[in-house]
Amino acid sequence: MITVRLPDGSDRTLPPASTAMDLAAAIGPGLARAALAARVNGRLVDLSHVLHDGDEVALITDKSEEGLEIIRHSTAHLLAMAVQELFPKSQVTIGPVIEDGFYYDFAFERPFTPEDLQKIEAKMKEIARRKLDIHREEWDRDEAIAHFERLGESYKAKLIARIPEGETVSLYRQGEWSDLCRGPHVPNTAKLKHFKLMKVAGAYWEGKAENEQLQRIYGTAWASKEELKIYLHRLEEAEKRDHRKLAKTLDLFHLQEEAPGMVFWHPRGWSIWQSVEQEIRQVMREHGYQEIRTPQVVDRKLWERSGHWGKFRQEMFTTNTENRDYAIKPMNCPCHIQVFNQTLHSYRDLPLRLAEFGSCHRNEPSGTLHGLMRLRNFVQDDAHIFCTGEQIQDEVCNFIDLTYEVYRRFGFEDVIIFLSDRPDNRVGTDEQWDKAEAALHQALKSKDISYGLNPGEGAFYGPKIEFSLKDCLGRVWQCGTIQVDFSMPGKLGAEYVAEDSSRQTPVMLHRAILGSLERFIGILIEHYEGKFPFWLAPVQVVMCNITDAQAEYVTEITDRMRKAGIRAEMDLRNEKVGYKVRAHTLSRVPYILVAGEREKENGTVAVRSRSGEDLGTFAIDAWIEKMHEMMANYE
RNA sequence: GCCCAGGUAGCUCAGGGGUAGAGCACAUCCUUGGUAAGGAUGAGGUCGCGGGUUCAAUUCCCGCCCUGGGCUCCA
Repeated sequence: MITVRLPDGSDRTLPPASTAMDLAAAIGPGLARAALAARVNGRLVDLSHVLHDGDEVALITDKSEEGLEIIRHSTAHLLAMAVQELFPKSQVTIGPVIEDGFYYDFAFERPFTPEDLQKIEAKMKEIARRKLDIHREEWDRDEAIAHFERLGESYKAKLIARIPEGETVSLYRQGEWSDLCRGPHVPNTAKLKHFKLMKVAGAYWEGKAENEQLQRIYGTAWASKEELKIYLHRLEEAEKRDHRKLAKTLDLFHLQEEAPGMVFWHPRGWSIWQSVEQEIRQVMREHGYQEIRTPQVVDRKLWERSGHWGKFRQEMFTTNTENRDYAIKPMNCPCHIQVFNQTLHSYRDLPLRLAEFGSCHRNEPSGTLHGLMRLRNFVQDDAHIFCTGEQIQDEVCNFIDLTYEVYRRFGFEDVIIFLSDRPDNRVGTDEQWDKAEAALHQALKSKDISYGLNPGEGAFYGPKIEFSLKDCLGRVWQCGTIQVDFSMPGKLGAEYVAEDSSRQTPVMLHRAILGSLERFIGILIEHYEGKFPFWLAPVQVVMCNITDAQAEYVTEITDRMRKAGIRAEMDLRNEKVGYKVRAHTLSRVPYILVAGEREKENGTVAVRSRSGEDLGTFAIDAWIEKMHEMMANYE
């Protein structure tokens, strides 16, 4: 007999050669039905795994995250089997689990169509109903390669060829079909019930653009019908928050094909922009930055010196006049150094912080453009801090405080932070990198901030910290960044006079809080679903009359609100008040004021909130004061 | 840039080899109505752009542009 230990600390005795499935059955028939896999001594295994004396065993069901991942992984296999039954000429490659689902990449002579997807999904359901047992088989590596080559599965054979010689590899077989896989998998295809294929897309073999393109099929899979339904509903809800959709209904901005990747801002969208920009301008002022403005179009000579012409020529828009080549600036830093260089600086001037709402153009590949999130023309809340190596840490600390303060004010608490350190290709000495990386780590640690590490992902000129926010679909967008730069100040001749009157090259910190104002506004739109807080709302209040008799009164009060700095509009249309209330509620105006004869007589307004709440009647001065309070408190 | 799917009225969308339709929005008139749609009438379109096939193309074919979903990229 053998004894195994369960997660609750209890021991259970089983006959020799018992499997994880036997253990589940011994505990109870319900668990035997629910079990999908097991964790033995910390390692995930199939239910067919043979247990040994002293093993620590936990059974995995669809109630756990691991169980769900196994379901998704097995569903990916089910997808591959279905595709190969329908399209025998297709070849399998890889099929990993991703957030909320899985995908599988196939090589096939033609792309899959949406109709194929329907057929494939139906075939998957059919195979699941066959209740095929899923078996693990151990193969000799070389035999496995030969096996897949015989089957014409050259990609699989290549994958196995990467596994060191002499090792055994595992295959999972369900019915006639098998696939190379580490496992574990669910014991039977009948366990796979709640899935849906989502979309087809092209994807490169090994993720490299120079390799051939495969057909990727994305799917989602869940433990229950209910969870699948909730997921699909969540996607629908997310679609409603999509900033591109809201931009149309709320009349914020538009894009059109004559200016791909560049935004036409409408009055309401531009109002949000102004609020955001003024807020950042104020914060910059408070934190010792000086705002500047530099040219859009700059001679190629400067870009040659900065290195951009050599490295990023493809992404720069260029123009030519009178035999001179120019580039529209893709970034602001070379120009900022020009401003720095106009005076001879003392070490006493450092740190010197130059800020600009800098409009940048980058000729991004057409396929990457995406609403406000990825544009060819965008404005950065950019700044460059010229400082000494010793000042880096303090500056980074201050910047982190500043960033959090700004994000919180705009309503974001959930910030994702990564530190990227030295890449293989880099400038600067190891000593410089050691110091700079240490300064960044220290700064984050001193703020007690948890962060991830992207090893080797730093820029060639220095390490960086990146701050990201999530959009409504869970896509992560980098907003803030602070990057150390050992390279550009030297390249462009920035200098200061040190205490010992020697000439020194300053370190430059590139930094942005919002990143691109466009992208940040896109995230704001989705975050609030267009229901902006009062201080950001493009139209803060709309005042409606009930009959023509109050038109003059409404005009007068609206005028007073505007003079008091409120973004107020009025609606004197010949419509019933219910109609007007509905219209302005749908356009997300925070407060709707109604004036009938009663209000006109008393010099008051009846206030209704966007959420439909009746806030009662206010004397007009009291209401204006309340609005001022809300503005001051960023409500 | 690559793969797939789209592009019809201001918006959301239907249609389909014989020069187009709905709802909302808009305009005019009636109505002056107290918190999520009062009524009537009307105006609106080179069906993304350019070629081809055809007696005839918005519809079929080819190319291009843009948008969307992915891939790659993102200094």
